[in-house]
Formats: sequence, structure tokens, C-alpha cells
Amino acid sequence: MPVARPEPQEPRVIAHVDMDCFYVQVEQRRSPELRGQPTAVVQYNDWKGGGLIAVSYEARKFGVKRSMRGDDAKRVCPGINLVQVPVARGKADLNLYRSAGSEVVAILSSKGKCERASIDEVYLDLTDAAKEMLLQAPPDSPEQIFEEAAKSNILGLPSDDGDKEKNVRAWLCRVDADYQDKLLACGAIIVAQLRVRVLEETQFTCSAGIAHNKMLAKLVSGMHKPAQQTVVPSSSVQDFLASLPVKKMKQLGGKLGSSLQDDLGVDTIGDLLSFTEEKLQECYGVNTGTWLWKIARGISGEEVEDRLLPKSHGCGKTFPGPKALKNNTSVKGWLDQLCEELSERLQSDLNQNKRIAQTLTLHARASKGNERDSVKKFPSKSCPLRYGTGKLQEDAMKLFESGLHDFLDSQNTKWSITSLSVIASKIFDIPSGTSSILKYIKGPNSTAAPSLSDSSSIPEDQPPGNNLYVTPIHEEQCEPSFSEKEDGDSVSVISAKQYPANEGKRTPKKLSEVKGTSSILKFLSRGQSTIHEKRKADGLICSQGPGSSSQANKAEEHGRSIQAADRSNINSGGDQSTSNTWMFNIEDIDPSVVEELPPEIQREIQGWIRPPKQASTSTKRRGSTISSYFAPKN
DNA sequence: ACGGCTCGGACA
DNA sequence: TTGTCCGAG
Repeated sequence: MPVARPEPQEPRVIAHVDMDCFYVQVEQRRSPELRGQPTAVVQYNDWKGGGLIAVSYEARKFGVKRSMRGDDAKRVCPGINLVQVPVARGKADLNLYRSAGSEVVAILSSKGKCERASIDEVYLDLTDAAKEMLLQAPPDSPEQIFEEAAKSNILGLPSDDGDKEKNVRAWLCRVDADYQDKLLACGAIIVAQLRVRVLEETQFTCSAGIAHNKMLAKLVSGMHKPAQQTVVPSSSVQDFLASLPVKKMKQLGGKLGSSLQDDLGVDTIGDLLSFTEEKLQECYGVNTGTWLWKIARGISGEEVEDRLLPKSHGCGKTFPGPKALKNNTSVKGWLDQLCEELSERLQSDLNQNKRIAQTLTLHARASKGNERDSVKKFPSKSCPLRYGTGKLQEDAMKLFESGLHDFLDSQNTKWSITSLSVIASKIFDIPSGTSSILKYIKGPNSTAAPSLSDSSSIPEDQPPGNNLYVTPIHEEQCEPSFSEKEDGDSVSVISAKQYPANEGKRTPKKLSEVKGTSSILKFLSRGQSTIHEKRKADGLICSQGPGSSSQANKAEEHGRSIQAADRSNINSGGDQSTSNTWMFNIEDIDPSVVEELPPEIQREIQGWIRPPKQASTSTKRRGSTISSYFAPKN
């Protein structure tokens, strides 16, 4: 349900940029002969010509729609070019479009806060840039207005005049405009420049909306498409919303919007104005009620998040009708495929963005053998995410089995799976500051290991080392603490560390000295002194597979475990089968090896395992517990 | 045989 | 926190 956010005091300049039929444009760049032609991108050509996921404007003129089948599109538009989405591992592979989207984000993020809203959309907060322009170089004469900006559509500006562009030019540099409108005008100019840059540097066109908040910017970004932008001055907001059908508003395209129409007789946003905030709250709860009341008045306080990358990675596939999966073997086969792709994407996120995902989730749709409409849903399941294709596959299968067990409820019926997906989420940056640690990687007779923070990507010619990252599963308090080099394995360890609860800031603590590096590795590998041995012991160390323990136990271990990503194949890009991620459960580590560590490191380790804030004292553990082992001696 | 494949957010 | 549901494109 939508929630209202506090409205910032100062007027903001917000833009929503939306790529025009993006997948089609990506394909047109690859195959220029498709430019200007009716074209659509389809996935899976085998059944009824595949499903359309993007349609060029030339094809839209024929009535071709997203969600049509390829065959239907051919019927209404015989000349249409249908381009297939690349297929890898038996499923659609959208990576081509993802990376094209990144190209665009890289440009659009240059003028202010930028939020990647989807593969082909971003929000920009251009407030500062617009203010800056107003101070430094405000638009002053109509002739001087940048050509693309002059093509803007200004909501509420009379356009029956004939010479629209002249009016726009005049509006953009109006001297008598109020401060807010001047800011918007500057925003429009900046966005026009950005859009031109996007076109020049990527060959992609886009459309945009410029307004004082995200909601309004989003509403109008698609109003004039393709390759145009639209501005919403405050003075035009009420009229604009008054006649806007509720279903057009973001968040009201579904059941909530239908309920407004059916239950309250509200057809336009303007109709909402006749309801008090209290009445709306009665109908839809406090949060949604307030939200509705505000959007009716054009108020939306939602901030533009500073985020250029997705928050999760998911891979899924459906198995409709006869394709449904009916036994463990076929499920395993497909999960393996999905996990291969997921692993690849995780590896490249780690490589390019220095990020690590912490949670693996499995979703499925299922029906029970004979039952028509199975009421029961297949439960989603998650577990700590371990890097490496093999680990992901193993864990995903266990999650599936766990979900299936719950789904079947100990009945012995046949089942069939109609969709599967695996999702990696809770993605964290590997904390910067590693470079200050890297000197410890540099052994007496070797060169420094690749720097994480200094180089945007790891050079191809780096010898494949075993770079080990350790991060805490719980919360975001994480800081690199030490690294080591041993036996030719380059090992970088990032340890969990607690930070003051209320402080957003991290307070890095550097270790002045790192000794006994072999002990560190032993500590981490529970007595195995090399990474190779560690690999063999891995199964023991990560005793906690998904779905194999009680809920309580699982939660406990999830909260306290430490996870490591082995990046051994990042550089070589080779053999995935030897790529591993290691999870270290504190409870499984032999305390005796800790005693060999220098006191500094012992103290550091204490920091890792300090119990979570409201840790239950009643939790039972096996053998000697770490917390008792590490309890303050005094 | 459902549009498929992704994503994000709110809620209990 | 996990799992569910909704909504977007």
C-alpha cells in the first residue's frame, strides 16, 4: 500500500526519464536496418510467435501492443520485424538490455542525485543543478534557449497560438516568473541537455517529465512520446489532476484504483478532492488514506534515492501447461540453469560494483496433481546466500525441497511446478577503505594485490588469486580489518564490526599490525591451513544448509554467521565450478585456533560476534559457546 | 496454455 | 526477520 512521505520545505526540481520502447532501441542499435521500421522484441518464438515485450512507435500505429503474441502482431501489421530476446540456458537473457540501461544511467547520473527506477527509467533530483544555473547563467533571451529545451511541452501553456516553440522559449526565460517556475525552467534545460547527450553517446532516445515531485514527473514523462519532454508548472497541477483518470496514477493501476472507482465512485483524481482525509483513512487505512488525500492535491514528498544499481538480482522461468515440471529431476535441472545465470550476474556485480548479496530466495508456483484451482500457494523460502554456482544450485534445491514439503503438507499427492525463480537480495557494498588494508596483502616478496577501491574494475590480466571477503550477515556494520597473503593465495578479509547503534557514519578502525596471518586463515578455515584444504572442509564449516534445521535455529545462525565470497575466478573469468563462497558460522569455529591470534585480532573477532541487540539468552548452543568463550575475562 | 521476466515496496 | 501481496513496465 502506498504511504505518504513528509514533504520537503524547499521546492525541488525532479525529473523522470523514460527510454522510448527501450528493448526495440537496443535491437535497432545492433541492427540499424531496423531503424524507422515497425519492430517489436519478442521472447520465445515457439508458441504463437512469442510474447511481445517492446513495440516500436511505427508498429504501434498499426495497433500492435505489448503483451500481444507475435502471431497477432503479424496479423495486424504484416510488415513487422520481430526480434527475439537472446536465449541462454533455455531462458530469456536480458543482460544485453541491462547493460544498455547502465550506459544511460552513467550519463543521467552526472547532474545530480539519480535513482535507477527500472531497467529503462530513472528519477533525477536536479534541485541543486537548477539553483546553480539560476545563479550562474539563467536563461535570459528566447533566441538563446537551447534548441532541444525549446521543444519542451509546458503543461498549461496555451498552444493554440500556432507557434508553440516561440511560446516555450518565452516561458523558459520569462523574467516575471516566480522562483519555482524559474527553477523548473532550468530543470527543463538541464534535462534537454542530458537527453541530447544520451542520444549522442548511446544512440537512444528518451522522454522525460520535469516537475516539483516524483509523482508529477512520472505522470507526464510519458505524455508526449517519443523523444520529448514535458514540464509541470505548479500553476497547472490542479487542472491537470482534476481530469486525470485514477487508473493513470502510479499505484492506482490495480485493485486500489478499482476500489476507488467501484466503491467510492471516484473516476478522476479530481473526484478525490471531495473526500476528507479522515474518510479516506476510514476506507483505506491511515497511511493509504493520507497518501490519497495528498496526491489529489499534487503533494508527494517521496525523495529521489541515490542509487544507480538494482537492489536485487532475480532469474525466473515459467513452465506453462504441458511444460509444467513434475519431478525433482526436472526441477533440479532448471534450478541449475537459473542458478548458473544468477551466479554469473552476482559475480559480475561483485567484480564491477564491489557488491555482495546476502540472501537467496526461491519462489515457485505449483499446483497439486488433481486439484483444479489449488488454493494453496507454494511458499517462498530463503537462506543465507553462498557464492559459487554449485553452492547456489545446492541451496536453491534445498529451498525447493523445503518449500515443497510445506506445500504438500505431508500429503502424498502428485504435484507440478509452473514457475521457478531464484532471487539474490540484501546486496551490500564491500566497504571502501580496503586499500589501506592492502599493504598487508603485500607479502615480503610479492606485489600488492589489486586494489578494490582504486580501480573501477579488476584488470583482466590479474592472476587468479583467491580473494576472500568476509562480511557479517546481520546489519550493515562492516569494515575491512585485515588481509593476508599466504601460500600464494591472496586473501583479503573484511570482518564484521559493530558500530554505534545510532550512528549512520562508519568509524573505521585500522589494525596497526597484522601478524600471525596463517592463524587467521586457520581460524577461518577451522584448522585447514590452505584454501585448498578449506574447500574440502567447506561442507563441514557451513553446516547450515537451507531448509535443514528448525526455524529458530536457522534464524539464529543466519543472524550470527559470517559469509565469505571467493573471487578466485573473477579475473580469469574461467572455471565456474571451482568458484566458491564460504560461510563461516561462528559456532562452528574451533575456539582453540583463536588463541593463536595476536590480541589485536582476537579483539577484532570479539567485535564480530557480539550478540545482536536483542539477542535471546535462551538460545541453546552445542558444546562450548563462542559467546562464553569470548565473554570478557574480567 | 497464464503474458514472461524482472524489480521495488508495504505489511504482518 | 521472513514470507506474502501488490504494483510497475
